[in-house]
Amino acid sequence: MARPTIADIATRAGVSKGAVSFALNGRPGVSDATRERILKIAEQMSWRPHSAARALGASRVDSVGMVIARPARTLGVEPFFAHLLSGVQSGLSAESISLQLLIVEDTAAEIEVYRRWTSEHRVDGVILVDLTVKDPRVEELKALELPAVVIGGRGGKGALASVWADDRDAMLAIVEYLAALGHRRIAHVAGTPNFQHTQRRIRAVRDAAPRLGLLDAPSLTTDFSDAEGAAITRKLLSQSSRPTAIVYDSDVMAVAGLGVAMEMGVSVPGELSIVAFDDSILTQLMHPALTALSRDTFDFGRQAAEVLLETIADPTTVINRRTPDPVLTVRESTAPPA
Amino acid sequence: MARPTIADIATRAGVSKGAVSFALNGRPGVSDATRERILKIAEQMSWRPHSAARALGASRVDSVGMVIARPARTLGVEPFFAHLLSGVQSGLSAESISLQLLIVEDTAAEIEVYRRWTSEHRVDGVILVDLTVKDPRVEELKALELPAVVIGGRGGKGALASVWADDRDAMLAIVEYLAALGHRRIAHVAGTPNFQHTQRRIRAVRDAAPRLGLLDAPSLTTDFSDAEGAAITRKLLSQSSRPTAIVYDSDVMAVAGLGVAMEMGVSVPGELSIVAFDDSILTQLMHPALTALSRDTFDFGRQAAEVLLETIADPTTVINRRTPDPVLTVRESTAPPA
DNA sequence: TGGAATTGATAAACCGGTATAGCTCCCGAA
DNA sequence: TTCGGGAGCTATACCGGTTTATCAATTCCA
Repeated sequence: MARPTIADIATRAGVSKGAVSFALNGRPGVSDATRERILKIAEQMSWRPHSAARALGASRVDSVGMVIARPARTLGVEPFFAHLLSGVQSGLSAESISLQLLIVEDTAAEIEVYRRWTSEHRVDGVILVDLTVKDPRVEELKALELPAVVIGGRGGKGALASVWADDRDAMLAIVEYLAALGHRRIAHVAGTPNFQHTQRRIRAVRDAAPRLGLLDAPSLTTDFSDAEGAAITRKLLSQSSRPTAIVYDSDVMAVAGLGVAMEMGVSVPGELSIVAFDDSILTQLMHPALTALSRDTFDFGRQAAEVLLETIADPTTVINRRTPDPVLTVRESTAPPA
Repeated sequence: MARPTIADIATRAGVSKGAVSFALNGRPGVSDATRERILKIAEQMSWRPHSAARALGASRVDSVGMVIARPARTLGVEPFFAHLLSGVQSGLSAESISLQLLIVEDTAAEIEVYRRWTSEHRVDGVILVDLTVKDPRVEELKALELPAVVIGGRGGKGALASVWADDRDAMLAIVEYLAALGHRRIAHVAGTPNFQHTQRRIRAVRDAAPRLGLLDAPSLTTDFSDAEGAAITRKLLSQSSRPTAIVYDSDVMAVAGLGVAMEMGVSVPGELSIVAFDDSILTQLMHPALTALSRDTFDFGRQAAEVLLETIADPTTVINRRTPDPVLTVRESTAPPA
């Protein structure tokens, strides 16, 4: 018999459907002997629950969603997402919950997806990335009453659950390291200004500057693309008093920046030190290999999955879990200034 | 009222549940006037079908799956998958079918996922990538009777539906281009030997060699990683009669190879020409920018989605759709030999 | 004009689970 | 001896759709 149902098992075991359901879900209502017998029969017939049937009855679908609103062009190179995804999956697979992934162009489309998912009951909860300051998604999700966890941004005022690392401390670590090497002119090529983590990193640089005696510490925002990263670098290196070190908010921009430096005949790390605020193979493929901030992105994703499952189980308590601080991996692209 | 059901609509319209179902699915059984009225009411109440309920009744879940069996480490840098995914989604979204994505470690795990998906009725079909020669997945999927489409490998003997590009012609184009530039010693750094496309590319090089008067045209297999790409390059460039051109099966390996050349003081393209068999931002970030084979990966994914939907609708006819041939984008990394 | 075919709709079964009311037995306490 | 109560199980409603059998009203055609 193909794809046995709970009714088939009931017949074989000589009990009712209800008893089988109790036994298979480990809840009281049947004796240990009967439970044992039912489980064995289910095993023999290699029974597996029909996800739709279960979803209909129990009104949960054992599936969570994740929408990434970035143009696919910039997405591919970011190892960040691949690691994050793997981590999320590993966190979910323990409970055999499945993941729906969607890549869309912008936040409006993303919100549309949440609406659709909710009305069609396709997911039990969602994972949010790239939180902006006054992010419209937060309100929307609360209105939809869809459990959610934010990755990489503190939920703030008890809004949504979150899993976050301290971007501020990380940025301070980088700047302090560069200052200790002797750098006094440090530039910061930041990401999209409305991302919360971008804001926090910019503030960290600004706050640290006077304490470390930096002469100049501008933060310049970009769209995270290699093109803008390159353009800003070109501008910075053309100034009369150019920076002796540049911190990039992503590995892709750092690589683009390195390219510009080479193009302009600025030696790295001799005349310019480069640090990437994110690690990946990319930074190691370069010559010189880039000094970068290493975060355990896989674990990040795993924890996000855990927190989401807890939030789905109990939507009233909002969890804000902090992950271990990232560490700076020093490679060949940083040295004392000339 | 939150989340109206088909019964609510029926009450409001003063008809039966069945009539509403007919109207909403555009099938005969109701008059045009009634249909109109029901549709308007459904619209007003912003009704959306409950996916689980529909799945249970119609025994299709409007969801397809895709499993990628590669270590996450190498995945992230490959823009290939991001584009492919976006394409697949765009092909599915037209029918508002959702996509389940899973990244696993190996093929055994992948097959396990297919079994689970089938027994739990979680997907209507799947998309396969990285087909190997005698791929165990093909047999398994046929046994499970799970509709599937293979990306990038001809299904062969009427096994599974497929969407493919001609890797042979593409490789020939590259080799002919290099030969025309005057190269006679061309090396090929290939991918995993058991992938079908790797085999086809290797054969293409071997077949073309005598015709183009190549002195030497070895194909060396790797695991697609930057590390092996670099190692092989190092070996090739250390030989007494080293190649004047190298073709890499992936952009990541090409970048790694370029790094090795620079490290060893071999100028590109002066002493060595480099071609990547896959295009992405990566190749453009480099200095010199890499000549690469550009494929419309997005469209590839879109077509795969289309073919899969057709296969699900009618599992008896096996579609083998050929996509447009890729084109060679010449950049700065290729030139006549010294 | 009468019987057959067609149209438009309804009621009810069904998909495969979960949840719950209720029934039977058995045990222990009053 | 009776009654309360819990353990163990059954029967059944239910989730929100789809599908089929059925039926009344109309149209068609001989």
